[in-house]
Amino acid sequence: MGSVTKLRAAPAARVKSAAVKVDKKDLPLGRILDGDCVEAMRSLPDNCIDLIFADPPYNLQLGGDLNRPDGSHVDAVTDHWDQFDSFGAYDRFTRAWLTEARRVLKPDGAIWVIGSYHNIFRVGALMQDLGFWILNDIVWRKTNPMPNFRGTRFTNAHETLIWASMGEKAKYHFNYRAMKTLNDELQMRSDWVLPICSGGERLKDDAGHKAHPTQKPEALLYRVLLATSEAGDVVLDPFFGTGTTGAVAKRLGREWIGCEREDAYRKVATARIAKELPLDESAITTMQSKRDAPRVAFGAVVEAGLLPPGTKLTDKQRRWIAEVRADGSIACGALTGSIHGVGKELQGAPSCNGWSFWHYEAADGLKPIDAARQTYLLAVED
Amino acid sequence: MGSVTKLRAAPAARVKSAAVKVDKKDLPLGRILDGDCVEAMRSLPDNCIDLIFADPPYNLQLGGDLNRPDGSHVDAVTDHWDQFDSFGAYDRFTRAWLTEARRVLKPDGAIWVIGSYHNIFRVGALMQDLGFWILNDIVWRKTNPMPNFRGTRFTNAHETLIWASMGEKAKYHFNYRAMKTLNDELQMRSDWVLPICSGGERLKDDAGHKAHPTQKPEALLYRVLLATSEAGDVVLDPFFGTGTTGAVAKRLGREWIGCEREDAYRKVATARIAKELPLDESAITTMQSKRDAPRVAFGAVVEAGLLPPGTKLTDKQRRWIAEVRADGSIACGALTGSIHGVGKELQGAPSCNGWSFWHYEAADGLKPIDAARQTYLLAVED
DNA sequence: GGATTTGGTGAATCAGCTG
DNA sequence: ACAGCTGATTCACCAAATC
Repeated sequence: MGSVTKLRAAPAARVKSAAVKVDKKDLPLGRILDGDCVEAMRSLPDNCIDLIFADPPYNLQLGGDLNRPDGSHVDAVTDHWDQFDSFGAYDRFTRAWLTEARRVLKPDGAIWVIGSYHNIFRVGALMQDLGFWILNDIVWRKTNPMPNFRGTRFTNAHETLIWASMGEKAKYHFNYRAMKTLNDELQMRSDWVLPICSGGERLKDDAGHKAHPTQKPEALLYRVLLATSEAGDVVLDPFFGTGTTGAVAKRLGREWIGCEREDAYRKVATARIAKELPLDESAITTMQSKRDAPRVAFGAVVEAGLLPPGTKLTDKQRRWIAEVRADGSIACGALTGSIHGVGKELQGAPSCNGWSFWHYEAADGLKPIDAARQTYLLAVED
Repeated sequence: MGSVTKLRAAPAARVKSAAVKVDKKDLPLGRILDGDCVEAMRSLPDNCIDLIFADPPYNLQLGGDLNRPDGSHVDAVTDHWDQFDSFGAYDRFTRAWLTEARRVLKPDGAIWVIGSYHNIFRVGALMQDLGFWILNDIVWRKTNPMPNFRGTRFTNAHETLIWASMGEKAKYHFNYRAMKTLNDELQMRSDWVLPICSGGERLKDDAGHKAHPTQKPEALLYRVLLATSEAGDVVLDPFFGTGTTGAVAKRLGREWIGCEREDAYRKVATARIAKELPLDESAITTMQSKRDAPRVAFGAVVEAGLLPPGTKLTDKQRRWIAEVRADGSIACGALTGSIHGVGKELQGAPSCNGWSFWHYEAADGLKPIDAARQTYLLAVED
C-alpha cells in the first residue's frame, strides 16, 4: 500500500508550553477524591483536564454545604432579612470552585454546569465574569417532571446546562457529526428531551431509599461526553455524587476523576463504576466530520490519474466548463486558479467549496469531484 | 450534593404608603412613551403597573459576516441599540431599567424578561439581587430556529423567559385554570413550543424589509398575558419595538403602556395597534372552575391564531352557534365549556367529539375545526 | 386549480492553518 | 498580529414561480 498522504499538519498542541504538559499517569485517574471539591481540585496540576461536568448544589440554607474560598465554613443564614448575605455566600462558593475548575482545565478544555432557575443565573453570570465563553445553553426538557401540586406556577419541567470554553478565542471540541448522527441526520438542537433518572437506573441504598436526591440520568451524561470529549480525554466531576459521570466516562472510554466529600456517595459510586464495562473501541468510534478527515489536495487526485489533466469539469447546471491542468489548478476561459477560487469568482460568491461545486462526466452521469476524492482516500488508506 | 431547597430572596419591597393609590386615568394608557426607557419610566408614578413584559437588547457579540452553506448572507442583528462595551456596561444598563421597573410595579405585580444565553444569566442574577423572586424560568422552544451553519455548536433553538414577582412573600397572579385549559387539561409546563414570528405576522417596512430584527410572535405574548394578567390590568413594555405587547394586550382587553426611543419602531407599532380589534368580552373571559374545563388542546389552536377568540363556530346543520374564547373554551348562549362538552350538552348526547362536530366558515366553505387542528399540528410538529 | 419546484430567511456570540 | 488560502456547512417555513 502506498503511504497515506496527510497534508494536514500535526494537531495543535493542547497546552501553550510543552514544559507544563502533564503526564496522565501522574493524575488520580479513576479515583474519587475525598473532601471539599475546592480542596480536592487544588491537589491537581494546572492545565490537566479536558472536560469538567459539574452538578453543584442549589442550596443556600443547609449548614455545611458552603465553604469560603479560604476553606472556612459559612454559617447557614436563618434570618434571611438580608438577601445579599445568602446570595453572596452562594456566589462566593460558586466563584471559588469555578476558579479552581478554570485552573485545572486545559486551554482547549470545556466545562458543563447544570442547574435550575434557583442558581443557574448566578452561575452563568459568574462564569462569564471569570472569562468562560458560553457556547450554548442547553435545556434538558424532562418527559416526566414532578407536577406543580398547588397549581401556583407552571410545571417546572426542565433544567438548564451551560457549556462553555475557556474564552472567546479558545478552541474547544465538538463532535458535530456524532451529534447529527445521534439525531437522525438533523443538527442536534439546544433542547434535549430526556426522561428523569428512575427505575432500575436509580440507585437505592440498603434500605431501598434513593441513594442520592438528584441523581442525573446516564443519557444526559452520555450526550455531553459524546458531544464534547474524545476517547482517552480526562473528565473531572467536582460534585461526583453517585458517579454518573464516572460510569458513563468509563463506558465511553474516557478517563475520569471525581470529587465527593460524602462517604456514602463515594461508596455507592465506587461500587457502581466497578460494575460498569467499557464499550468496545469500535463502538466508541464516532462519525467523523469532514473537517477532521485528512485533507487531500486536488493536485493529488490529478496526480493519481483519477481526474487527469485535460479533464473537463462543469457545475451541476452546466453553466460553466473548466479544464483540469497538470498542476492541480483549473482554467475556465481566462480565469485560472484553484477549484475553490475559480468557482468562487464565477459565482461572485463569498466562498465556494470546489469539491462539491465542480462535476465530471462519469460512466453513470455527472458526479461531484468529491467522489474522486473519496476514491482516492479509499485507495491510499492502509 | 445536598437536598434541593429554595434560595432565599429579599423580603418583598412593600408599598411605602397604601394611601397613594394611582388612578388609571392619570396614566398614559395606550401610548408609546418617547425616549430611553429609564427616563420614560421615571415619568410614571410608583406602584401603578400590574405586569411588565421586557425584551431588552441581548448584547450579542458577533464576529464577522456569516454566510449560509449556499453562500447567501445572514442578516444579523447589528443594530446600535444592541451594542455594549462590556459586561459591566450591560449590567449597569440592566440594573438601571430593572430598578425603575421595580419602582413602578404594584406590590402584587410581576415581570417577564426574555433573553438568550448572551444576557439572560446576567439579567436573572440582577433580578435576584434587586429582590425579585423568580417564579419560573420558561423555555421558548422554537419549531423553526435558524440552524448552526458552520456545524460548530448545537443549534440555538430556544430563548429563555424569566417570570418573577416582587419578592418571596409577594402576591402575584397566575391563571392556572386558563393555562391548564390551553394545554389539553394538563398543567402548562415551563417549556413552550412556538414558531418564530414570520409570514404575514412579520411586519415589513415600505421597502419590504423586516421592520424590526427581533419581532416576537404574538402567540408568546398571548400566553404570557393570559397566564399572568387580568382583563383591565395595566401592562408596561419598556422595550416596545413594533408593539407586539400592545397589540396582544389590546386584543385581550388589557391596558398597555410602551417605551420606545426609535421613531421608526414607534410609527410601525402605532399603525399596527390601531388596526388591532379588542376581542369580545365573553371571548376574553377565562375559565376559572374545573367543572367547565375543556379537555382538549383546542386552546393551542386558538392561541396560534388559527381560530382566534371571537370566531363563530356552528354545527354542520347550522343549528347552533358558539363563540371561541381566549382560553380555548367556547360559549353557546349561557352554556360554556370545552368544544366536546358544549356539543354534548346541546345535543343531549352521552358524548361528542367537538373536533368533528363544530365547524367554522373558511374561504372555501364550512369546515370542521379538526381541519384547523391538522394545520396546527403540521405547524408545530417536531 | 392544484401540485411541485425554487428561492428566501430567521436574536448567531459560527474555521483553521500557513506564512 | 494579520492576511490569505482551503474548504466545511443548514432546518423549517413561507412565498412566489412554474408545471
